[in-house]
Amino acid sequence: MSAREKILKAADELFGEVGFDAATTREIARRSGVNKALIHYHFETKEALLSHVLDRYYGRLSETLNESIGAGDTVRERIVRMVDGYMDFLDANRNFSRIVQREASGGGNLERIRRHMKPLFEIGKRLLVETYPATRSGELAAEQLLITFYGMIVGYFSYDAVLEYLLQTDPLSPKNLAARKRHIVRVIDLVITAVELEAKQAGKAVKKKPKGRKNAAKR
Amino acid sequence: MSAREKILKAADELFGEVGFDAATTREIARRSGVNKALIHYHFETKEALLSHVLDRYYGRLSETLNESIGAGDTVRERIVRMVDGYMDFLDANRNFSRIVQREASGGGNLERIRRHMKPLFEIGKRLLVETYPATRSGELAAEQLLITFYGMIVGYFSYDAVLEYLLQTDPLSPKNLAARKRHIVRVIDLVITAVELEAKQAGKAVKKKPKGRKNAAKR
Amino acid sequence: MSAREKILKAADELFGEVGFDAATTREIARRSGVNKALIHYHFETKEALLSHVLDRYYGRLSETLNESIGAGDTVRERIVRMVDGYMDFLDANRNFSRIVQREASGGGNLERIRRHMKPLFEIGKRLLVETYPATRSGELAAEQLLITFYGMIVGYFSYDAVLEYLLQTDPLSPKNLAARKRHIVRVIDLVITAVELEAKQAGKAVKKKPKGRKNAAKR
Amino acid sequence: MSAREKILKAADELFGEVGFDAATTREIARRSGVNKALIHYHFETKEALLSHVLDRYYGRLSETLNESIGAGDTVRERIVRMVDGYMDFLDANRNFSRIVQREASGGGNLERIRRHMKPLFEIGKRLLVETYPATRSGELAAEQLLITFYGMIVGYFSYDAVLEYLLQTDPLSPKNLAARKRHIVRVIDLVITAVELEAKQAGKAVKKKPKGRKNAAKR
DNA sequence: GATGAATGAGCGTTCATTCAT
DNA sequence: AATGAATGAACGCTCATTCAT
Repeated sequence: MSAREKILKAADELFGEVGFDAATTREIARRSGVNKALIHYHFETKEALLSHVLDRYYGRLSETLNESIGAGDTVRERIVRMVDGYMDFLDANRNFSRIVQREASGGGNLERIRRHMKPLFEIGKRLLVETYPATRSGELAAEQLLITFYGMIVGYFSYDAVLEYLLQTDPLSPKNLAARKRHIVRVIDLVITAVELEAKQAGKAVKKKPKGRKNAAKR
Repeated sequence: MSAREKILKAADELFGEVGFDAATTREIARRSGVNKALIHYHFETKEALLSHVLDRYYGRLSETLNESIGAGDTVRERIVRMVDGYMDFLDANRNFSRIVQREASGGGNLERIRRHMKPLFEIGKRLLVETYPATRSGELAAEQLLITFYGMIVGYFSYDAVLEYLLQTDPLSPKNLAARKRHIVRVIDLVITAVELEAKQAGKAVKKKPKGRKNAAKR
Repeated sequence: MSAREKILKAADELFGEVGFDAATTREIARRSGVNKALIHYHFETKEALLSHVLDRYYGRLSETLNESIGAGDTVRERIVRMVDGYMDFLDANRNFSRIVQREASGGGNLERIRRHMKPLFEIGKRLLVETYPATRSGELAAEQLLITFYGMIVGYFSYDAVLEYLLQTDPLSPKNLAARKRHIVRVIDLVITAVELEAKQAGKAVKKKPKGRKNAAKR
Repeated sequence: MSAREKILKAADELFGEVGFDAATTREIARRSGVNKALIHYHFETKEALLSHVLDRYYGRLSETLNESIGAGDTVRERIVRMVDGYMDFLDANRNFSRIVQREASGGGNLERIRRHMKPLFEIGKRLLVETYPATRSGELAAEQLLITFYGMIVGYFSYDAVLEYLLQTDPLSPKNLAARKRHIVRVIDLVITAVELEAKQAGKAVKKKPKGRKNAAKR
């Protein structure tokens, strides 16, 4: 492995463990076994190093998700594949969600995260809206669904340290990860069923108002 | 306002804005208009200051949620009230979710967050399990549901800066917050409907509804 | 002596010895016997420390020169007193001319030096112009004279290290300083005589052209 | 232009602009368009690079001054030619006086400057002493005169940035340079007249003019 | 002759914290 | 309760220089 790659690897790990601010170039140098100055030779600043790490992650995530969305017969299956692919990616790159988790709250890399997320968000949105008319607006609007899906998936990884304590088991063990996947797919199925039902009712709507729905919305 | 309170307020804001590590005692002193050394007089260390901020938040959140869960006729209504109360709390204390977001990934305050979350998690879990037998395990197990609910709610606040860009509108505006609430409640309704349906199907299998459970949940 | 003053003294010396860029805060701390961080507590940056040193010097020089120019019966005497006062000042503050020497060539403190020199320059100029009409323009214009006087005086101090080698004696010994003073006063006398002569000839000029002068100008 | 020459040129410029200490090999490499390591291939150290620049300057200055001093009928004319040549040289090599200005105050190149200046100083001294007996000692001693001439000439160039502000015009414009030259020559004329007058008065005292001296000065 | 990679030393600066008052 | 002064440790970063190719 080249020194450059060793630096990237060490930085990725340290950023994930303690966060960007608490990570020091000295420790990155120590872990990667290179001279401290070499970090600044390969990456202008510590910020640039983080940017590099993030760009690499998002590049690979993008590939993964685009592959997932490409395959699959039905839309539901494609969505499930995306969930699957996303979770496998976060499983294989555990620092990623932690880094994003911290940087998304503000700071110099917020803009970078925004720009990386935008196309992924748009793809998901278009897929939902074009398939399920009921997600164009309302309680199950595509935007809301995507935020919910994202929260279900990413939250599980970025809160793993807390969950370990709450659940008294390793949330990232293969068994538990599989359970989480089944849960998420189940919730997504519930939602898809609901939006499909709405579509049907909207089709009949010339005859009948979707009365039951309205009551539910009232709480 | 006492110097002590001014320090807490400034620290809370700064921790929310830039995170614990990037926050400096100098800036906290500047914002609260007190001498830097006074911070250490009132709060032993910077860590202790964060602990104080967190404890205060969790104390108030606990109260809020306990009040929410207390009122309400049906369990569904009590859940909805909790969602409502939680979101209102995060809305009124916007630094809170950001601080937790960052600290939950690790660091010295992870333990603190774990301990604060545990009772809230247990209360929610008992409520679900005692009311809906189907949440005892399986795809819609109480733990999974709580993580999902938490992700739906908290993620929305802690990713507000990113969402602002993705949605091209302020996600924390009253209008958008109300829409988010409706979405979350709707998803919860879908889930409750599902677990109730499962219970009925299970009931048919053993011929009887688990009525006693419902009484137990009321406590 | 307060820590602040000890720092200023050490900084002054070191800046004079090796120049601003080669001077390190570590060495300043070492020489003044204070903690390195204390330098930044009392003086924001290393630059600010230099500015402080310079301001103090120019403040004292200003006083000195204003006192010198105030006393004295004739203008010639007042000029001589200024030369005297200036040289005594540079003798007593040997780092001063070296620091100015280096900073005047450019860098962040050029502006500061410019602003300090301006009023001194204007005072000298006014004194000359109002006393000797011949210095209003021409070969012995006040500006040229002041630059020459400045070069005669300050150059002697800032090149002392070189002069020591060229003259094979300490140029700043009391004896040599006195000799330099006599030389400078003598040259100034020659110049004053010349401008007084020009004034007289200009008075007669209605009758006769200053022919000899013109030849001299031709070289 | 060879890489070596490009490096020398860039170093010369940078040393003149920011001084030796603030100049970095990185910037020299950038400006000359060569690899940083190549600088150390051609010039052992950064110090050696400065030495090269200085040696080149002094070599050319020596030539210039020797040419100037060679031509001319009278000694006065030869002196004037030297002033002319010196100022033209400083005008054509503006970094030179700035570099010398900074290095003459101390540091590793002081010795080099001393050695370069020594012969020039001795030549000037001999010329004066052999021509004008009055410069052998006293208020108008040759050493004093040379320091004064040097200060008048070099100070004008090395303080150009300050003078620009004091005079509110570019001191190095052809017009202003010409004016400075006329001033300097005029002052030198005053001095020569004075030393000649002293010689005459001394001659009267011993009845005879020191004629043989003049021949000796021609060499 | 030329270069990308690498390094030890050291830079100015900032940190949370302590202390004397 | 409050503060100005002080400190040891560590920060990100840059330096001139070296080395292998």
